Formats: sequence, structure tokens, C-alpha cells
Amino acid sequence: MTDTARRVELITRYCEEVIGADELPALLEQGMPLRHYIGLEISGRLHLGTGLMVMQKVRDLQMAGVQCTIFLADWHTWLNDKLGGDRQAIKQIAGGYFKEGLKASLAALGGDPDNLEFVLGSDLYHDNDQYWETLVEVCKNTSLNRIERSISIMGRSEGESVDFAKLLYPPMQVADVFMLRVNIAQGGMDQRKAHVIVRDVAKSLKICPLTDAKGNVIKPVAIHHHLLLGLSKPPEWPVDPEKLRELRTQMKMSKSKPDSAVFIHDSPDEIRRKIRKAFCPPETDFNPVLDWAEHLIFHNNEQGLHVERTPENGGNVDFATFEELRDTYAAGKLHPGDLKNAVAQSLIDMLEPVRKRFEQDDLKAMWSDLEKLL
RNA sequence: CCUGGGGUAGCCAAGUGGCCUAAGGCAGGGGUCUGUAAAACCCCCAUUCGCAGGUCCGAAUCCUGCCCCCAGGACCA
Repeated sequence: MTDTARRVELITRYCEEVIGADELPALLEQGMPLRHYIGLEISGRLHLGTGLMVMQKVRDLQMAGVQCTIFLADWHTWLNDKLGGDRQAIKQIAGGYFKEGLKASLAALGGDPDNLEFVLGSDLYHDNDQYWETLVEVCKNTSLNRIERSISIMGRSEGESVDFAKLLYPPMQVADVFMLRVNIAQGGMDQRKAHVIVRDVAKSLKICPLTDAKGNVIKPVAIHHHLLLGLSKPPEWPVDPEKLRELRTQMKMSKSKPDSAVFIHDSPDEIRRKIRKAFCPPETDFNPVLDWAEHLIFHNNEQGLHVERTPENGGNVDFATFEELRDTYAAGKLHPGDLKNAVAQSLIDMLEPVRKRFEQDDLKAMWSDLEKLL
């Protein structure tokens, strides 16, 4: 495998979708420094979707030699009425709990937290004419209709009536990408609308266009990771494939359903309890426990999944690949309870360093600052 | 600024002077039952009705003022 092929593989692996994958090899070959970003709202406790799904991709990108940036979107958090819309508190949590929590998560996954850049929205926008000019340019190159349809990126449903400020959110997110000079934009599958606008307007921007090593204007590559299923039963079961797209957002982990999500600093007992209560039908589709096994365990743990069972239940088993696990489960040869115990234990082990980090006084204090706000 | 409609739990929503210490549904929590969960069944979940006064024996329900939301309209030298 050539070096370029190896790096492309690292950049794109495990992604549910990559828009503009064809453009990657050329960028790599011309020695263009690759800059990544993912924007995160400061919305509350860090769950596995952010802590592990986002950060495992960051780790992969670092391994591919990409400069990674976490954009702490304090303005977007404010626009979206999160954390009570308290700007001062949002900033404080962003630079404290959020930043340190993400670094701890990345470290636990084998990435390099010291080489991870953090940019706060307020800092990027302050005294930055280019940013506001680019925002206007983005707006001039899209339509109100399109922006209204894209508010699903902020967890709002299409057609929902929102105050006008919220319509600034999507074009600001688009402008962020160009202002940060990013050529790889990462997001969950729920962010694709914003990234499609990014790519649509990329060639029309004059103030702050993105260019390659030769000075040609290019579009950022968009990489989208899988959204982890929430642990609760989907609102509609069985899931109708026709309605999958609209249901997807409702199926993801949500903070309003406390036990549908596991947080990065949950205690082993909490993790076991939540997973024990998880929806886990005999089917393999839309099975959150299998979903977590696939995307969290097999993508991070070389050892695969170790299942402990009593002798009368068949004794211990190891699965080296997800396919092996899925097929065994589908055949009814692995009991859901045993699967749950194994997945829980594996996550507990994976998150051990994160919990350790949160036991230290500085992070403990930052965490408690957040809890007071919730 | 005007006209009309509206503000009841996380969400939807009934109730228009006393039986409201506020119905119902969804979501959520606890439990029973299953070697998981789900389903089923049982239980919990607003001392309070946008805010402040007032009338009345008694107000979520009537009156006054204020705040906010929605749909129009007016203004636009």
C-alpha cells in the first residue's frame, strides 16, 4: 500500500459518508498540509457520541498526519438556547470541562491531545472583518428556503418555527469552515446539510476562498461519522426503512432521555445499569447494543470483544470481528444479556483513563461547574 | 403602534367562579414478569395554571396593569 493510500484509508475509514473522497489523493500528493475541524456545541455532558465517535476519527486523522481542530462553538450554543443561553457560562464550560474532557477522551483512544487545537468561536469572530464578510458572502450564495431546510443540523425539525437568530446558525457554521481554512470538515451524519452548502458555495467565495497548494480554489472534503443509536427503543418499532431518514435523528442518543446515553465519566455501575436497561431485540438491525459494539468496540479495540459466560450458558467466547459477533447473535447463539455484559465491560475498560482524569481536582471542579448549570 | 388569537408539567392538551390539593396522552422514573431489553400489568410524575394587584365566602377561570409568543395590519419623508 502506498503512503497516500494508507493515509486516505485512515482519513475515511469507518465513516458513514465521505463527500469528495476523490479529491483527497490529489491533495495528499501535492503535499498540501491537511487541516481538519469539527464544530461542537457546548450543550451539556459529553456523551459517547462526542467523546468516542468524534474523537476516534480525530485519532485516525492524527495518525494520517492531519492537523486537527476542535471548534468550540460558543456562539452557536447561545443561538441555539443551550445552557440557558448564558454566554459567560458557555465560554467557561467550553474552555474547561469540554476542552479537558475531549482531551482525556482522545488520550484514552490513543490519540495525541497535546497536538489537538481548540478554537473558541468568540475568539475567531472578534475583530474579524473577514469572517463577517464571508458570512454575508455565504448568505448571498444560498437561499432563505435552503437555510430554513437546514436547521435540522441544530437539532430542530424542519418547518419548526424559530426566532430569526437561529437562521444565522447554518450560514455561520458554513463560514466557520472557510475562516478556519479547513480542507477536511468532520461532522455526524446530521451535519451533512451544512457541509453540502459548504461545498456548494466554495467556488463562489471571493473574500476567503479555500485553495490548494497550487492556488486553485477547492471545496473542503466532508467526512461524516455514524450517529450512535440511543439505548431506548426507537419511537417506531419495527423501523420502517422508508421513514429511516426522519427517524434517524430521533433514534440518536439524546440528553433529554437520560438513560439513552452513556457519558464519558459515568461510573462502571452507571454504565452497567444503562446498558442492562437498553433495548436489545433478537434482530440485528437497529439494535443499539450491537451498534455500540460495532462502532465503539471493534473500531478501537484490537482484541475484539470478550464475552464472559457461565459454563452452563456456553462458557467464555471471543469475537475477533463484528461480523462474527453479529452472525452468532443473529443465529441465537449469544444471549442478549451476555452481549450486554460484555459490551458494558469493554466500555468500562475503554473509559477507565477518562474516569481517572476526572478524579483529578481541576477537572472535577470543571465538571461540577457544569452540573450546577444543568 | 393597532386588530385578532394565545400563554396550564419536558412536550401536546382538557378545564371558562366552588366536586381543581388541575383530566387525559406522550416522554421520563420505579416495580412485577421474562437469563437482556421490548411488550403487558401496577405505581410515581404541576400545592399550581405568564407576572403583579383587585373583586368574591371562594379564581386557572371575572376585573385592572404589565410581560411574552403567533397571524395580520399600520408606519416606511
